[in-house]
Amino acid sequence: MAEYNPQAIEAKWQKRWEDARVFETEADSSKPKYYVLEMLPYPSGTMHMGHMRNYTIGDVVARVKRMRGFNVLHPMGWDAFGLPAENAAIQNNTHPRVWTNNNIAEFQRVLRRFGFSFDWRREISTCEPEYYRWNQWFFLRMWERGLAYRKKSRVNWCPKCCTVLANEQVVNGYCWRHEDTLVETREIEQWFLKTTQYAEQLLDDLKTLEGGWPDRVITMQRNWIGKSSGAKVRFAVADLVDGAAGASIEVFTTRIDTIYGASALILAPAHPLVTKLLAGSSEEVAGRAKLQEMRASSVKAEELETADKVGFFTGRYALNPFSGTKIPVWVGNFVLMEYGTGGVMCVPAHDERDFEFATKYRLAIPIVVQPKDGEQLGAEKLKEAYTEYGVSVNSGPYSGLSTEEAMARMSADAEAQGFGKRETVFRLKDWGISRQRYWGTPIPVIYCPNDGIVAVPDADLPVLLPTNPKLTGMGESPLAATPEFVNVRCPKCGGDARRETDTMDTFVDSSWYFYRYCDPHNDKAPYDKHKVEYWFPIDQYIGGITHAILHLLYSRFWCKVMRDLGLVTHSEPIARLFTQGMVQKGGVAMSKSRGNVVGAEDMANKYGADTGRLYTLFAAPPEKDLEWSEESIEGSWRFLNRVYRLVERHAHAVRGVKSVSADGAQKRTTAESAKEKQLLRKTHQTLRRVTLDFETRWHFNAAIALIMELTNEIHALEPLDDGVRPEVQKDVLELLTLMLAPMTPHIAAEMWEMLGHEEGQWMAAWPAFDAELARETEVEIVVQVNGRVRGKLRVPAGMPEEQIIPLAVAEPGVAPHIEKKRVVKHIVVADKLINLVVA
RNA sequence: GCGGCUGUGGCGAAAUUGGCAUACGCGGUGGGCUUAAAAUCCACUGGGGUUUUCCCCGUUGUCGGUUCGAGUCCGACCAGCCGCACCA
Repeated sequence: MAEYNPQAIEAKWQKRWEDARVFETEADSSKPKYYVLEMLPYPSGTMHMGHMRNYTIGDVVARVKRMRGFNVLHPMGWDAFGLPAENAAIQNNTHPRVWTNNNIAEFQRVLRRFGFSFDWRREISTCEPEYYRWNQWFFLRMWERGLAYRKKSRVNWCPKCCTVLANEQVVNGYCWRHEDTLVETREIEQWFLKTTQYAEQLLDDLKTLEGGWPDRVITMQRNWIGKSSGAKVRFAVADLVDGAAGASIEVFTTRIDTIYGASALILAPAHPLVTKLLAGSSEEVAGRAKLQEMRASSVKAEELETADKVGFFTGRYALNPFSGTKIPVWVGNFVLMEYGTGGVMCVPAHDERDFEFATKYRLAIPIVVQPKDGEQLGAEKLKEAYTEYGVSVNSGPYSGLSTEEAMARMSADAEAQGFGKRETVFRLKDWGISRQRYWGTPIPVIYCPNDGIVAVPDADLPVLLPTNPKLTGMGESPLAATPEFVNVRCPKCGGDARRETDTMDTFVDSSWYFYRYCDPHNDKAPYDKHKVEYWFPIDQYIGGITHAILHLLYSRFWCKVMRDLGLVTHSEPIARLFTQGMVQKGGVAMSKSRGNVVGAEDMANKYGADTGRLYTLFAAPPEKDLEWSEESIEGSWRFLNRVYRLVERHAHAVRGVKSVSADGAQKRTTAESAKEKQLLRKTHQTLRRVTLDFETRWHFNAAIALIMELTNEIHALEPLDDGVRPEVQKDVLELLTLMLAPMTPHIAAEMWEMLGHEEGQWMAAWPAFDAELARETEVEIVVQVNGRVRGKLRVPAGMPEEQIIPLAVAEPGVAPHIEKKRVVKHIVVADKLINLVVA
């Protein structure tokens, strides 16, 4: 008897699949399509079981769908541009391309060893000009439409990355790549994509994703976009002496109804008006000093959270446009320049922050909203702000109105009188994409002294990265130090000009890569529209929760831009999203720096890919974090050995026998002996539940447990030759093999062959379960008295209620609990349970 | 502070719809096979009792509610994890 030898089996079948081109697909409108995709990896470090879990889940889905008759697109590629490659290249004195391509080769080898059913012809690598030229092409289309623009702005700067970061890449004030490095702010001229233009759509369309995307991700995106509706109101500055007539301060508020309660205006320290207001005011000297102090103080996020509110009076007053009341203008550290207008009205009685500020600086706290019912607020007993809706008071002509009405009327009046307007403000900002580094897509523009910013003509794309940059990891973009790249003729006037030397954020690469898989070698366009129309949207996307905002928000934005460019007809690229849990060791995610990595290749060497795949599926449900255990994995290994031995034991006897149900034939096996009946019943019951777990519930761990149970049952019925005909043996073993095939494809293919099949297992369809064979003829009925189990009955299935009750009452365990009492009622769940209610 | 998720044996976990809680696996204990070990096979593995193909009790973070019946539904609380966080 040959032992289960995963290395030999896995190599054998991987070669067969490749030779037979089993996983290669083309658009084919005669078949239903299914696009399943795992997030593309960044080729760095070693592939560990965390990666493998992601691809295993996707591969199970791909294989099940294929067995179900779908035309399945399941591609793989590389997120190959990026800072770590550049840094590693500097460190190892090599070129980022060399470093990256070595990693890709390594990653690819490991992925192939796990037998994932990718169509490798569609492989893409984002650092290749064939790919990134289309980043440039998209950028130019956005530029033409004003969706890409350049401006000087305060940006996040990571001193370790030596580059600008997007807001999404700043985590609690720290760099997302360097958890110990505080992000600084700098004033830099850079390129932005107008994500804000799509803010409303990005928010609205989240509704269409409900059900298909995890609620968590939808909520996170909704919060990130952060819509609030309110009004902008202009306050005139009362006494600005420098003659700037009409000088005014604009604030944003969501509670215009409380404006009569404003006791100050508060500006952000960075507000441009602050210095103007201070000039010549009574508070000029003290104010300047405080402002300097405030602007210099730490931007560290956790300090900001706990920091006290501090502020100072500017010496100026503003006029409430509704009441004409004169109120002081302050500067406050808690007011954000980046949100709204950079200025707020301070309504202490009805806003917690304002209350805190006003209490500290002894500003007035006028009450202008009273609760609709219940205790009325009085000035002397106000201990905290009342932020609920209610009824306006002390609000001039608006007194007596409900909050809702007051808001509507007051914003309408403000609009009519020209000092305000209704406005919606978003937390989402435009996406800054300039990076001052080498290893990324060059931004395809040229700066000409005569013509200004000039787009590189499409015909000149791609703008290639120079091959021999001086990489220092410091200062401005390495491209700037490469004269043959920088110096260029202006496409318009032909004069001397300079190229843009920044490169694009790598999230640009991953914002549309899944479209390229549909047509990866097209050199005329990013892709053929017809192919994309066939495959899209992605039916199932699988990846980590870490990308809940960044990648998934940018991708949605990109899709909408593409739609408006007429390149796609849908508005959302991803119909269903699944976020799998992390693989951890010692309670933390695997990472090289922590040294707790379980290498995928080591795994394949020790146990084989199938055991690795099975274990990651079995140890926890896919959405939950999985704690890796070297002990538990032995169980998966033992199980595959058991199954292998089981099939081998019977292979000889069943080889020549004709297959029945596994080949999809109409005629079913029928049970003759009791043993056959029991075996087939268990098998089809298992098949029914496994099918459900695979198709809709994604309870792979539960499915495996069921298959293990079936295996145990078959084992317990040995010797099968005694009482089970070979055709029934064959049927059962085939179904067992097919159920395992999506998860452990190599051993399944091998067993399929052992069972006498010439054609590969991948030709087989997912088997249908037979309800008749699965049906129980005899059932166990639980007898409860007042909800507590007091006995059990074995009766034929489908026995009517009136026959069961006498049996139940007569049960020895039941009798003592009902005697001397009256059975008030009985609840019967057919074939399952009977509950006698006594009083 | 706001929002979300999670809480079940020694451990990972299971339980369509409210219907036998702890399936499946790991670990552990005992046994068969072996000169021995590994592998493998068998039995047991919530507590207690016992006449051991038998009986009783407890139990899904805590407290309460709905229900004939709650791990599952509702309310409050506790703990842990994640996200957002002075967003006006």
